[in-house]
Amino acid sequence: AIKNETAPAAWTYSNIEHMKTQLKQLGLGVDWNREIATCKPEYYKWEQWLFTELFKKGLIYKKTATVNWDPVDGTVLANEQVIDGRGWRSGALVEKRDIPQYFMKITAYAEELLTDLDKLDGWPEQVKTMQRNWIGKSFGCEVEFPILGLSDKLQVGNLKVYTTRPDTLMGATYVAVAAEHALATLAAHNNPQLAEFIAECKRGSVAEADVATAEKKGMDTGLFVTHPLNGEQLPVWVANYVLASYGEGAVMAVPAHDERDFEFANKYNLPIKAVIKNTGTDVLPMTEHGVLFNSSQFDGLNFEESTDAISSALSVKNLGKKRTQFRLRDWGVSRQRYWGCPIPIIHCATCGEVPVPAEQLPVVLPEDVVMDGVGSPIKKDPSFYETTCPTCNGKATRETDTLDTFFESSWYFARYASFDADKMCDERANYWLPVDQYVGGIEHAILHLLYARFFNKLMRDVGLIKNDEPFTNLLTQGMVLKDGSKMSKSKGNTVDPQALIDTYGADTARLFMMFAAPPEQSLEWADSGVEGAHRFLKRLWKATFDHVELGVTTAYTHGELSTELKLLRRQLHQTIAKVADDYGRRHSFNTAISSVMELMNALAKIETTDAVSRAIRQEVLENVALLLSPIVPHICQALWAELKPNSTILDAAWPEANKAAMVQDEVEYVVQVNGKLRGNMTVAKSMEKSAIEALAVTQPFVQKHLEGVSVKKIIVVPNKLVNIVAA
RNA sequence: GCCGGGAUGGCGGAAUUGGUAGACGCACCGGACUCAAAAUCCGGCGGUUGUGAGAUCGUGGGGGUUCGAUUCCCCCUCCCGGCACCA
Repeated sequence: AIKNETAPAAWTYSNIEHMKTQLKQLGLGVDWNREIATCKPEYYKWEQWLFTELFKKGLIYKKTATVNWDPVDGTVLANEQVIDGRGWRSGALVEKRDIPQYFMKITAYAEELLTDLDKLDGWPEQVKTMQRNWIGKSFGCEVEFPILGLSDKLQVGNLKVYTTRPDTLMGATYVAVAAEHALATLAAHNNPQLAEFIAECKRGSVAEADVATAEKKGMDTGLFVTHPLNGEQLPVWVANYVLASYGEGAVMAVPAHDERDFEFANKYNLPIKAVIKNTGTDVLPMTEHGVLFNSSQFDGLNFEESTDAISSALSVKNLGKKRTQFRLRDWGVSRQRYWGCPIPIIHCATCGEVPVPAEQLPVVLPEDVVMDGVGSPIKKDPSFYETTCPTCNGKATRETDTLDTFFESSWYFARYASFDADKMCDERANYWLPVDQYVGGIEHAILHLLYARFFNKLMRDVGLIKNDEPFTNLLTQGMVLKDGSKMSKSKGNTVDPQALIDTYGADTARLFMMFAAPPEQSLEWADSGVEGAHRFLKRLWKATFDHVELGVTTAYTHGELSTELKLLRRQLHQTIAKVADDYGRRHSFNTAISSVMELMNALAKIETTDAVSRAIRQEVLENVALLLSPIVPHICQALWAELKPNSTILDAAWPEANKAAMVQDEVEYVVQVNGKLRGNMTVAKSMEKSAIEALAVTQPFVQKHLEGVSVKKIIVVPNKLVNIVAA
């Protein structure tokens, strides 16, 4: 909006109009009565209502979290907008700020989000795997290390870590904490050098990819902890590879059996103690499971046994226990940007955080604003944020943060189902939901699809809908790439289909796109090939009109057929069967189209115009129009009206393959010698396996390759292939 | 780094359950039609070799299982998506 010198609302509405025009020009069948815009108060009113309900239930809470602050633009930046530590527009060095923000307790649903994946038979396995890994349920132990030498007055308690490898506990040689950890803060109190190191860590990126690939750095805190089982004193380090947001923000380091600890220990000359061996390699770091040694009373135990024994030993000392842990974190939904749904909270000096009462919703975002590029307009607008407390009627201020846009996209499908309801959604949602077929880019495999599943469960639990999961079947489209990377609004490398529609018409544009690649595969966008799609439609058009010009006829039903016509009719019905399977089961539109092209190529070779030939031609053309109608509807309707005057293709039934027409009395066998193709033979369908073997061996092209060798074995794959093994 | 995918002719892709690699289309080459061009129609089109029939190699690289591997297993390379504030 800043770049285009317009208000975000005007910009958004004009984009919606542009996109709608294109969708209409492509001839898509959309019920525009149900159109919604998530930036309109009629829509976001309901998610504000849900927010207040969840807030009251304790499923939304506030805590401080770190954001990227651009001191020049006076705004918070998304991770994507920080490039090499600098703001993408201003180029200013980005600072970190800890500010209070609202979080959704998605972790309260972690177990259900995980187990319900098993119900989603209509989802691709890869998406379910990604979600399982993201939720990341792991089984391990929490282990406590008493801290040495700190005054009891500080009351920091023990240093707690979480580990999935309790079997390696006896090999722990140091512990490491994240820069954000309380113990790091404490140790830095009288240690300026450490304080500077911690500050440096905090300046770094918060993105996990950056943390994981950064050079490992650390600093000794000078503090020691006691190993809970062997009583050894272990040094406490601050390390940049420890994630503050996972587990306890602290790890026990076992360099002998962990890659990252190993690298770190080598760099800082920390001791490395091997305690696990298996039958494979003993080169360190050895990260596989094995049998314990160097572990006193636990020697000789395997992974499961040692996990039980060590967790028991910890329990006895009250210094640890078994625990399951999720990688999933709560979802931070506060955004400090203007363009979004206002968070419906009022801050009152007396009553604290008060959710806006339902009768006062929606909290409307003013659309008539000037974007000066510095900060959010509503944060500077007293007419927006000055209000009275709904509880005590005293002076109060509105929350000026807005919601993450994922909030909007997490439930729109439920609103489509009851688009004009005077609540978030009504009984009609239960009629329509779950969505039969959801289609979306693979880039949404985790975040959007997990949030939508989460929202579905939240809406179920406030009594709005009944289903447990929002989407029965999921088709994940591959990315459309341009110049090697994802085509997207934020990259600004999108291609407008308008030029194709203008030059060739909607049907050619549709056929070309559907023919280019299967939908689940990523595709580098290129226009080459659009000519071919256009040519095919012209050929189809001409074939139909050439046929109709000779007079109206009816499709073949019975009567004697020449071999040529019989073969064509068999191909027709095989094509009908294949297209139905490609559309319905495989979502493989490109192969459906190519099989119709093959059929049309075969039809073009038939030149006879007697009554039976014309009846077969009529049958082929009618069916081709029907099969292609979902992809090129306009042309197919026009052709249908020629083939069957006074009728419309929308009233016609979807074709069914005729089994009798597909019967074959002869089959072609591929004949191989030692797996190498040597020729083909045509065999009566009824021929016995032994006769097929005998016939194959006598073929001249087989005999040639059997000179000087003898047949060891013959493999017959029914209706396909014979392989003669000879040596 | 971790998680999930992918790699097949000059190009997009096909081969659905381990069974003819390259369907269909693009581009290109040759021919027909034309004064000429466009359009259209016909034919060719993975590499090497051979006059030819054919032979042989070939699905990112290396190994393995199998009568038979683009397909299954192990190792590796490169590319794409995601990594919690792009959505």
